[in-house]
Amino acid sequence: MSAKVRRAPDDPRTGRDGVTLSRFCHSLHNPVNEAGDKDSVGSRPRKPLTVIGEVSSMKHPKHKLRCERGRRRMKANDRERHRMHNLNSALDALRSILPALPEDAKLTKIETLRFAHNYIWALTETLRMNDQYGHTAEHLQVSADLRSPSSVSSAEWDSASPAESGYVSSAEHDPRNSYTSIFLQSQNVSKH
DNA sequence: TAGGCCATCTGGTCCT
DNA sequence: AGGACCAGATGGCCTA
Repeated sequence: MSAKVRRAPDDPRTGRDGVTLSRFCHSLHNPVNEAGDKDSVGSRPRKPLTVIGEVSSMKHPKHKLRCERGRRRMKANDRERHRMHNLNSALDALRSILPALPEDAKLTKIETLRFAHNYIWALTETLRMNDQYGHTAEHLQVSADLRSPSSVSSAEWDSASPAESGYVSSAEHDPRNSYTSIFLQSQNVSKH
C-alpha cells in the first residue's frame, strides 16, 4: 500500500513566498546563486539572501521592473497554491461521501478518484438492475450494502474501471447476476 | 535506501 | 493584462 503523508499545518513548505520573492529578486542581481538552489527547505545550504526591501539597487528602474515581475510571480504562486488547496478540499469532500473506511486509511488522490469511479459505477449498475428486475428484498439489501460496505478495504475498492476490465459485458451477458455478484465482482477487477 | 505521495514553484498556454 | 489551468521539476516525509 502507499505511504500516507501526514504533513503538519506548520510545514515549512507552506507560505514560502517571502523567501521566494526575495530570492527571485536577489537572483536577478546574483545569477550565480540561482543554479542548484531551488528551495530554501532543501538540505543544501543557501547563501544569505537579500530581503526585498533591502535591495538598495531597487531604485534603478530596471531593477524595479524585475522585482515587479517577481511580485507577479509571487501572486501567481499564491493563486496556484490556493487553487491546489481548493482541489484538495474537493478531494476531501469526495472522500467524505465515499463509503466509510477504517479511520486511519485515508485514500490517496488517485485512490480516491478510482474508488469514486467504481462506486458510481456500482450504484449505476444497481439502479439499472432495479429498473430491469424490479425491487426485491435481496436487491434492497444489496443497495444498502453499496451505501455502506464497511467490510471492504480501500485496496479492494481502489481498482480500475469495471468496464475496462470487461466486467460490464459479462454482467450483461448473464442477466441472472444478482446485485451481490455485481458488487463483489466490481471489487475484484485488477488494479490499473 | 528506494519508491510512493505530496506540496510548492515555475513557465507556458489559453481564456476573459 | 491578468487569471486559470496545466505539466515538469524539485525536494521533504513516510513506509517497506
